[in-house]
This record gives sequence, structure tokens and C-alpha cells, in this order.
Amino acid sequence: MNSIRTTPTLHDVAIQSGVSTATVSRCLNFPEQVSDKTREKVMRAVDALGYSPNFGARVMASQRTNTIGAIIPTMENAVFARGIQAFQEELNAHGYTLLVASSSYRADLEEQQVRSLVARGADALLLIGHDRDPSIYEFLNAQKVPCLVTWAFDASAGRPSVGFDNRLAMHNMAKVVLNHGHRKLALISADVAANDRARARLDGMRDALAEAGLDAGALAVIETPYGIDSGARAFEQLMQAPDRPTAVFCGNDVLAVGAVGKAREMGLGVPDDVSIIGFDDIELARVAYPKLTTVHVPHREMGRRAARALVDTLKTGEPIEPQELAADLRLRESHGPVPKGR
Amino acid sequence: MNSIRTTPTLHDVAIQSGVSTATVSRCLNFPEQVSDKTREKVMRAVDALGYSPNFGARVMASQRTNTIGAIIPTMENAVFARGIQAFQEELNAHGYTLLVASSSYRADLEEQQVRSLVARGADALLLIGHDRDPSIYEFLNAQKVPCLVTWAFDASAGRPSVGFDNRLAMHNMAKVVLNHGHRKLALISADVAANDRARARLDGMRDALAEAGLDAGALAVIETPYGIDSGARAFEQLMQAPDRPTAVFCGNDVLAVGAVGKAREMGLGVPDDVSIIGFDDIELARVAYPKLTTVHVPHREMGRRAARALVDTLKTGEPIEPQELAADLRLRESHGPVPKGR
DNA sequence: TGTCGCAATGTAAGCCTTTACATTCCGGCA
DNA sequence: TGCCGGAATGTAAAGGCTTACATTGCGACA
Repeated sequence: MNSIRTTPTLHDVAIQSGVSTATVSRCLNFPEQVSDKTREKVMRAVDALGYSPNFGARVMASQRTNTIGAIIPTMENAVFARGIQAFQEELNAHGYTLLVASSSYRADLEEQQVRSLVARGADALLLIGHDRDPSIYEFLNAQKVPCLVTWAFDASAGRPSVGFDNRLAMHNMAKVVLNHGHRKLALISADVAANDRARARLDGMRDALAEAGLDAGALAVIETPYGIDSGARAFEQLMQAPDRPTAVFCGNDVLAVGAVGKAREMGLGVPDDVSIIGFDDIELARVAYPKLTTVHVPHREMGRRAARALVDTLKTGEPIEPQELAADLRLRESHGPVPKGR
Repeated sequence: MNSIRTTPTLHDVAIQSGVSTATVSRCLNFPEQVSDKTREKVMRAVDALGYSPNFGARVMASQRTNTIGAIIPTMENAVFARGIQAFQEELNAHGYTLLVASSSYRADLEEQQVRSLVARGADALLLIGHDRDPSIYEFLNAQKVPCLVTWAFDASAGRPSVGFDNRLAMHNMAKVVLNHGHRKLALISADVAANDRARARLDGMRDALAEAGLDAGALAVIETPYGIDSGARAFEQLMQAPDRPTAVFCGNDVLAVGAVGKAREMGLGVPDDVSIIGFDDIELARVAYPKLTTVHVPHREMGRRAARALVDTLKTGEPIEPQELAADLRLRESHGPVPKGR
């Protein structure tokens, strides 16, 4: 009909089907409010024109986007990729769409992403860990954008979280290793100052050491960026020290897998010469040889629950109920008793 | 000032800084068009009020979202996660935002996601592989949403792609293995009917077999879903057959890693008793023991180039230039000569 | 000093949908 | 037949921004 080919609008559909725009809108959003006859007529016009509603206009008129934003440190780590996948699936099931951004573990980038997601109309935000500039929380507050922290749990944070107790989980794992007789431990960790999960995990190890009556000297700590190669290098450095550890803990499985590979290169048996412990329990952990002893992070469950919590709060307006999940141990093949004579 | 706390609008900023809304808008979008003095004044007001533009309104007024959509089969496979990460980084660098959806390898879900992304105003779309109902391409065409296929390259498809030749890559790999004397091959593949990449890879193997003068009987094919355990099960099934293959190709590294694990369980040496070949070259491949011989998929490069191509076409209006990338072989430790006596 | 031209700024229309409120329709009941 | 009430539908405003076009301001030049 129209010689100038342009994408059809609600108005076009209304004309084509001989009703008002309000009726067309209702057909699409509240079909039960419209008589069968009219609805059918309208739907035929929608199909005929290939109409699809304009998101921007809809957002503007209804004042909500049905979009939830999430900022993760990186998609490269499977543990985040999978957590976010579960998050997305649950969101979709409730009619919400996910907008993801990754911060590359950089606070400045993260802040920028928060603003960008809010500007794009995210109705709510999912963030990893509690640590960030208070001004960000103030901003979200002022914009009335609910925000949920995950991957960590802190009942005292004054803001809801759905996660697990990083400190306790690491504490438990360290206890197991200490019970195997190890007395010289090491930790290959992410940047402790900038990362509250890393800090909590380190604290967990210290808790276990203190409990066992050992002093801080029994723990060597190396901070390093994320990556297999970083893990390998850090491990090498540890093993070249005069007083090498008998058990090396890693802040995540990727670092641990790097350590395991380097151990093989160096001719060190795992766990016969050195125990290596991971954190996260991603696929990599089961694939590594030997299979990694690690802390299981319930990433999928966290993703699902976080999604539900956020959807609930948006629908009901009630504040989010914090939820603590368990992170249990997966004692596999990469840990063992202290080597003889050490 | 305002007792009713509401998020500030352009208008509020305009009043606060004593200029018109147009000037504020220009300050934000084309700062060079505004005098230094005015810009400074406006920016102060923006900061003071904590203004951030309303996305919906902006979209509606400007008729573009600066958002590009991508639909991948799953975020769970690192090869997609990383490709998309690179895609996103490049997009961000050009001021675009990424909207991802995952289809779980299901055509019906994918179609739904295409519509949803377009409805949400995606200016362009990135899709994996060529195979899909023609009506989807018609829809995108009608909506004038440019779309780019990646992870595959087909100059004859009549639609642009940025990818590599799956068939040729697999052909090359199979040639190497055949040159090692293998005559009984197997392939653990994704669903061939529903997945053009899987089909191309299978065809590539057949090409190599034909070239070597072998008939179809020399190749056993098992189709299976994605996953480590699926790979393990398929491998077991192959090795229990009366006439077991001496080289097992896998449609991706995840399946291959499952196969390697099962081989170890079965007491089979890799590559002494059986060669196992992957595809993708994700981290897993280097971590597996033995290290996986595999086809390197240039996922990052594909992501980056796809992003650039899409941004270019949106900015210039020129059609997208197809680009073929190389997918070369990574001959590592999991392949070897045929076992003696076979 | 008066003009010209360009840079800076202002005015107001338009983008498309949702939704509060108004109107119409229609069957049922007195 | 007339009236009532609720369901169905219509009217029109509002939502915040961009941008074409109009206006103003100002320095340079004659």
C-alpha cells in the first residue's frame, strides 16, 4: 500500500484493522480485555504487516524495560559464564532479558558499566562481590535500581546478597589439608586488595592456620592476574624458593590447572611431591590430570536464585531476601598426605 | 529543590544550567558543537543533578539503539564465550553495546530470540552458522536489520559471513591422520542434520577419505549432544564395537576431552592405543593430558572482525565485506601413528 | 560604523506506545 | 420499552530525547 517502505507502527495496524491504537495495544499486552472477534481481526493485521512493537517507545511509555543488567569480571572464566547462563535462562522464563557487561576486573570499567546499564534502562542489576566505591551504591539507590550482590554472602553488608561464604569455604578446605599433615602452605591468589572474594579466601586460610596453632610464616602468598600461564609462573616461583610449600592453594581452578601443568613440566608428582588445590569446580577441574581437589561453587544455583530474587523484588516491590548457599568440598586426586621427610 | 524525588531529565539540566534542552543534548552528543563555557556550565549541572539520559527516549528520538545483538548456541562452550567477549570488546570500543542471547542449539528458540532482539531495537545481528529457516532472513531483511553470519564461511551463501572453512579445516586434519597410517576412523559429532558446521566437518572428513581411496565404511559416526560426559559415552561405545577405530575425531574439544578421560578409564593409551582429535582449540585442549591435537578456531579474531564489519556497515551503509579466516592445525600430543598390528 | 557570515544557541515538532479517563454498546431486568 | 451496569472500545495526553530549522550573537572586514 505504502510506497515508502517503512516499518509498520501500532497506528498502521490500527488503521488496517479498523480499530484504535489503544485496542491494538491491549490486544498485544492484555488479550483477555478484548473481544474474540476484535482480537482476531487485529492479529491478522499484525501478521499481514509484520508488525513488531518499537522497544524504545514501549519503554518510554511504560517506564520499564523488563531488562536486568549483570556485570561480571570476565566471560573467559567458565564459572562466570555458566553462572550467567543460568541467570539468563531463569530471567527469560520470567519474561526478562539480560544485558551483560564484563569489567575485566577493573573497578573503573565496572563503574562505567553500571552507569551505562542504568542509562540503558536496566530495571535491576546483578553484581559480583560487595567491594566497590560507595558512590556506586548511592547512585543505584538514587536511581531506584535494585541491585543484588552475588558470589559472596555477607549478612552484615546492609545490602542483599545471594552467595556463599568464601572465607568459610576456604577455611574448611585448609582444615582438610592441614589434617593431612601439611605445615608449609602457599596461596596463589588474585589481587587481594581489589577483590573481596580473594581476600575472604585468604582470610579463611589464615583462620585454619591459626586454629592449627601455626603462624603467618607458614603461608606464602603470591598475587597474580587471572590465567593458566599466570598460575604456572606463580607455581614455579613458589617451588624455587628455598623452603618450598608442600601444598599450594589456588584462588581458582584456572590458576590451579596452570600450577598442575607446571608441576608436570618440573617433574614434580601431584600429589606425591606437592598437593595442589583449586577453587570453583569448573569443568577444567575434572579434566585436569590428576583431577583437581577443589571447592565447589554453586554457580548455576546462584544464578538461578539471583534471577528469581531480582524478578520477585521487581514484581512485588518487596526488598530482596538474602540467601546463603553452601560451597562444599570436592576432594579428588590432586591433594594427598605430606611427602615423606618433609 | 524538588520535594518529589524523581530522576532528573534533560529538561531539568537545561533549567539548572540556564540553556535550552537542545544545547544540553548537544553537549552530551556532539560536545564540539558547543562553546567551552557553555559545555562546562552544562556538565556541572549534569554532575550536580546526577543526570543520566533515558535510553528509551533517546532510542525513540534518534531511531537507533547503538545496540548489536548476538545469538550463540551456548555460553557454556568457552569457544563461544570468548568469541563473544572479543566481539563485545570491539563493539564497546566503537560505542556500541552488545545484547547476547543463547539458543541452546534449538532452532525454535533461536527464531524467538531473533525476533526479541529486533523488537528490542538491535541495530544489527550476529548469528552463528548459515543454517536456519529462510523466513528468518526474510524477516531481518524486511526489518532492515543487517545480519552477519560467523563461525562459518560460505562465499556462495548470498549473505555475508566472517569465518573459516569448516570443511577444509577438517579435511586438512584428517589428511594428517591418514598420513599416519590410520585406516579406521570415527567421528563423534553434534547433530549433523541441524548444524551446518558439524555437517561441513563431516564432509571434510569424507573428502579426505575419498582422496585416500577409502570408502565410507572406514568412518564410523556417532551423533551426540554437547558435553564432556556425552563425549565419554560416545567414545566408550565406539571402542566396544567389534572393529574399533584407531583414530577418533571429535566435533569439538569438549567432546574430545570426554573421550580422553574415558580412554584413561578404559586403560587405553592416548595416542599409543588410539589417537583422539579435537576441534576449537580452547584452553581445555592444552590442559588435557595428553595435550589435545586439534583445529585452531580463530574465535577472538572472528569476534573482533565481525564487530568491525557490523559497525562499519551501520556507519557507512555499505554492505558487509565477507572475510575468510584460516583455521590451522595444532598438532600436539593426542595423535600418533597407528598402533602396531592394526 | 555597518554588513556579512558563521558559530552558537533556541524553538518546537516528532518519535511510538501505554494508559487514565471518557464514551459507546449491549444484554438483562423491571 | 426504558434504564442500568459492565464490558468493549476510543480519545488524547504523556513520556524524554533528538534534530531540522529559525534565530541570535559576534568578530572580521570594508
